[in-house]
Amino acid sequence: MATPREIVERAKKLRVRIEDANRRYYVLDAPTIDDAEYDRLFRELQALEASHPELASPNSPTQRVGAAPAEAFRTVRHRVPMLSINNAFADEEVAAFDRRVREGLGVESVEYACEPKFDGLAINLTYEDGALVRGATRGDGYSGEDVTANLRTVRPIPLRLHSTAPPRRVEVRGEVLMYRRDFDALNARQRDKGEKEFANPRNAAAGSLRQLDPRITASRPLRFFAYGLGEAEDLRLPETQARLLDLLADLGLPVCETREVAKGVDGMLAFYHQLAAKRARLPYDVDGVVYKVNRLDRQGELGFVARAPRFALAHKFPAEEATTEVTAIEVQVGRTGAVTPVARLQPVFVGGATVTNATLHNEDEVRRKDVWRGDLVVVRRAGDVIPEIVRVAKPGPRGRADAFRMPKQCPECQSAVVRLPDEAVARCTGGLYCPAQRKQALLHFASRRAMDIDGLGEKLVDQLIDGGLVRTPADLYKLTLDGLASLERMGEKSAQNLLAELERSKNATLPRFIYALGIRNVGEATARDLANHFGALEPLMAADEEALQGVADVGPVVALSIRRFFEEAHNREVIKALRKAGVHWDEGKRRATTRGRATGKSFVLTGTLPALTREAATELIESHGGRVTSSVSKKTDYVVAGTEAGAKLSRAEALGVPIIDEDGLLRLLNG
DNA sequence: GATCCTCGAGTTCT
DNA sequence: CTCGAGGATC
Repeated sequence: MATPREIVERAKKLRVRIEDANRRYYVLDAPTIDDAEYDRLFRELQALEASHPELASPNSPTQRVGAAPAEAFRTVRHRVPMLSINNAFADEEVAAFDRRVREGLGVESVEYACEPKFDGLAINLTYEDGALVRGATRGDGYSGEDVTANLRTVRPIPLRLHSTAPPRRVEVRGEVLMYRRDFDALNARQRDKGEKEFANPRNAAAGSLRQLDPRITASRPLRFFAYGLGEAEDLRLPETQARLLDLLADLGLPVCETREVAKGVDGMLAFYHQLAAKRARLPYDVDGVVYKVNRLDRQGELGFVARAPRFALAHKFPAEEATTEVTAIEVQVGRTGAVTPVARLQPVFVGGATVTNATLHNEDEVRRKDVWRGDLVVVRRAGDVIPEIVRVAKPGPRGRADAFRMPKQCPECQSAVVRLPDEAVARCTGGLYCPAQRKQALLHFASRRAMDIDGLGEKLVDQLIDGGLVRTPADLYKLTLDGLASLERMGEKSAQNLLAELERSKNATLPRFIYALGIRNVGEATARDLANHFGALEPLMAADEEALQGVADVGPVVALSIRRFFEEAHNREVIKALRKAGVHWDEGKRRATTRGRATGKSFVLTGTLPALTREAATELIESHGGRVTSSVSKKTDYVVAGTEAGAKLSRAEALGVPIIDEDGLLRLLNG
């Protein structure tokens, strides 16, 4: 019979051996014991802990099979924010980065640490006295979700740092991802079980980490690579990024060995092209490379712009392309009657999603790209989102019926389709007689930036219009519980929710209401200008073209659209009916043109701000007299950048537009 | 008349 | 996000 002390010792020894085996497998890539031996040790420890509950510890490797499910994830704040890195696509942008760095440091040449940019999920691991105490997702960069229980099941993540004198506290930044072969095997298992397959390794990793039941996470083959530090209390930092990665590896954290220190632009680009060539042979997905100024003291010297480090750059690979067949070229009718050709595609997996449609914009675009039905085409997701046909890879048989011809009649209402000279788009002339246009008009009316009626989606609008329950936006407010409940897929609960949303939407604002009307050429910005200028609906409706052109950014074309809209008796009736139904807003109060600190300044927002939503930030800026616009130009006074800032940030840098973060904005406005 | 800056509109998938 | 086009500016 073993003494208690011997049992404690044995458990300790087993834990060390098991974690050591993990480390050798995942970190050093040099397994020392086989699977059977590993299993034997593991089961012995499990048995020991089961018969001696006092031995249990959250940092025992046996916990890697997962604890009991949680109700929800807590939100945790990162002690040091997890920054996003500016993106570059072209070689010139890399050269510009190097130039800025050299100028910032006042040196001739700079060394950069180059690493792959993993296509996974960034996480933050907190170790205290060497023990893993917390793991969180990146979230918005300032706070994320506490997924500690799940991360404990990820075997490459050490539960204890491999060090005899671990730092008091350290935050380790890295990426959780799934190897492609593990992903394939997982999907095969999901298929066998009749469960949903994942679109790509990234989604699979994300889905696995967001399981409320850690036992499910434990069954998923997740990997981890460390690449940086957050807070580091009482840890002697090395001099360079490269040495920092060595240090992480010494601490028992897996570090990707595909890395290099390169000199200048040529060195960075060489690494980039090398990795691009190896990309398909890597076991995991990468979406580019990351360059960081190698010397940590120089990193500190360069500092940050709007929470994006000036010392790092992500150089992305070009969007992935795939080849597929055009099965048909159909047309869609939009809100303004625009008849848009759309290519229906043989579903193809590209850039992390299955693509089945791609817009061809207009007739000229179809000619320019010379796309016919039956052609094989190259497809990519522009900006990794919107599918786009790049070019024809191989023409199909191209029979006479395979050419695209703009229909002479609207497919929805048979009205004539007309293309005005000098215009790129062809339009259905059916106006609101056309059901497609009526549906789009209704969707626009209900959209978030207009009347914000949640729950009025495409399917429902189809039913309402096709069933003749609704013809104009005003009819929406006549809907009854019984009328709604008669529709498909609409229970009493959903019907009640929709009615409540409609009721709520009656409390509108003048700019939203004007925008919701869907006047041609009047978008959000113009609606706001009109509301501010006229202060109320009546004078706007009564205004002639000359008066309308007195509004900033309204010229002859927009003025004509507005006058024509309000001249239409039908439109006036709808407006009357809407007001009668109870739709209302504050009138007579032109926005007090406060001569705030931002008067005359134009701002562009990009990325996610820590505290303010986009709407709140816009409102705040406008209340101080500033303007918020959507694209960056030389005339932009400030770009306000948050995390995940995109192309607008790079453009601002290229144009030399001042970049500020949320704090900077608040300081500017409040003086 | 040319050029630049903005805005509007259409679009895809999870 | 991207294209097209309206409006302002020089």
